[in-house]
Amino acid sequence: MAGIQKAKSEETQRRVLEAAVKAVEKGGLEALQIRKIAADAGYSVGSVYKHYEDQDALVTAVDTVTLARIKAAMAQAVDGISDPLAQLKALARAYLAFAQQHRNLWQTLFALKMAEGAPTPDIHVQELVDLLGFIAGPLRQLEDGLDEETLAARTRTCFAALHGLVAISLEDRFVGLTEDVLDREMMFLVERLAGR
Amino acid sequence: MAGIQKAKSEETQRRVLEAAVKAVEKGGLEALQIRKIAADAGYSVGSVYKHYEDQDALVTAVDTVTLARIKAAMAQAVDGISDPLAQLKALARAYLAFAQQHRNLWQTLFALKMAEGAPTPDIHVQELVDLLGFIAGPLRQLEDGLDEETLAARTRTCFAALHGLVAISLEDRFVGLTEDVLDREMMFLVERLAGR
DNA sequence: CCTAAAAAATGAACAACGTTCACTATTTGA
DNA sequence: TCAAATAGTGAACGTTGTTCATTTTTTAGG
Repeated sequence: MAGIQKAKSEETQRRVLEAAVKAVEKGGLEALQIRKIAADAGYSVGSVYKHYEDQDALVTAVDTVTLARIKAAMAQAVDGISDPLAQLKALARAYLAFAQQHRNLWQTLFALKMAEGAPTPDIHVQELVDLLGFIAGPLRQLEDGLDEETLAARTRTCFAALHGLVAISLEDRFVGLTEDVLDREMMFLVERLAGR
Repeated sequence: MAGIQKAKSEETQRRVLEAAVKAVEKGGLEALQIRKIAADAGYSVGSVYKHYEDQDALVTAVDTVTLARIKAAMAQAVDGISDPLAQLKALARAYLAFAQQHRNLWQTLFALKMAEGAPTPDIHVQELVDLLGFIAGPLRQLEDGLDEETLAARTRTCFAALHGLVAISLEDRFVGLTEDVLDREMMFLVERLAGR
């Protein structure tokens, strides 16, 4: 046998990340404590630092998992739908549903706790580009004649508007809306943005 | 003399809050450290706890200041403007400008670090209602025939969409837009939401 | 198989943080 | 003048993230 070290290393990294994701899912960003995660994963604190430089690196890893899950949810949402407006509506509903069902993961992703000078990891940038791609597709069909640069900005605007609606909906500070009313407002937003 | 205690108490509370606001302005939420604030204000740590129950209470107090400043900026933005669409555009520009110029205060306000079960302070709720009022006014003129309940939901939707645009704009993760393009996108959003 | 180097894993120790509380200093009202 | 009430202090505690000397396990060559 000659791969035990690699196997051990990978398993440790995987189990630590698993414990971190579960911790965030259950208790939010505050629950991502090195000691607790090390214990849950079955290792000592030192082992965690062998695979993740610091706490922020672990948060980033959890965020990567979250982004992948959102991407999967988006892909599933548009699957089998051809009408562009219907695609946008499905994407909006899927985004809201993910945020509601994985509230802690979603909030941690947008918690912005990263150190000021820390650059966004390439994998995150790529995932975000992919996410925007889901929106850019139907938007290109709806608003033809738009140059690519404007389309990119418009795509970002649409995502941002939807993101804001979801973010405010998850806050307790604002008056809560019925699920029906929220869905109606979200559809209104999508239709207006789509120019319909 | 018979009011020294009250004066001292008020001055301490005021100076601690001042130090807290300045700390957040300079270094964000992470900079709101009790020891540092106590030292900056010229008191001991114990005195801080005489006026603010814990760190969260201080954050809440800072957020209250932030909300008041946003409210003032909004009021100034619509001052002298009668056209409803122009009012909405001015409000949007003012909201973005505030977030850009007081980035740390704004991000702290929406950091959502509050304890799960902690209720939103009444003063915050009132300020948020006032903020939404700025939007509800012109919206009522633009979309007449809307019942009050729908108008309230619509107002929240418009604010949320704008809020999302501003939030995404302040993130480094997303591709940055030129100030020109960003303003164009924001105006596009407002016009579409206003039904124009 | 044996053994020395490399890698994985440990957990005590450190620094920094929020928070508490016994204590001192000041102010109040009579 | 003095005792109660209030303002203010800072050492001490528990809990964090992080480091690193040490031990345990794995690898590869003779």
